[in-house]
Amino acid sequence: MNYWLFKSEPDCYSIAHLAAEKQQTARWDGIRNFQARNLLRDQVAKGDEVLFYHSRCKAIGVVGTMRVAKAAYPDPQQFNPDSDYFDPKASPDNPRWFCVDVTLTRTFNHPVLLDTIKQLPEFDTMVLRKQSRLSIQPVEKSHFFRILELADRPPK
DNA sequence: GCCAACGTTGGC
DNA sequence: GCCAACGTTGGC
Repeated sequence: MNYWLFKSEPDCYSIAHLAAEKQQTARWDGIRNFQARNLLRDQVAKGDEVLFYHSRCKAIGVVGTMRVAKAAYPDPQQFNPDSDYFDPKASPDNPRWFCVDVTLTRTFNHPVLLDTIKQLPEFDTMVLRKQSRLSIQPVEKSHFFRILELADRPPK
């Protein structure tokens, strides 16, 4: 069982969008970065736990949790010429991009803000702190549970 | 909306 | 295979 952090711009797709989906389950697609793609395709497994992170917005931070409902399969949008995520170099025989399905497991009452994560030394080694642009990133188990703790008992 | 940091592309 | 030019991301 592995732990991850998935990023999304809430203007594009927020945790509220996921909450509104049937069965609170949706396809996490549109990943077009090779490093993120490789993690998604090769390491993200069904049952893994995921932090939902809002980037490029007012309250940047972790806003809830999800569980991987289905492991990687080719992202259908790469084959759709009308999609923003269309990739002319991809074909069904030779897909370039992958997606997974996720189910919402929790929406935090108190999001754990990037601000907080930056202040606490135990998070110094988080990928988020070093390689903030990676949109699919591994999270240490201890960090995952520390985030949950902070969501329940926010620092005054 | 700006801009620094990072990623990708393509000519050589 | 290098690297300049270009494109994208994301915190501010």
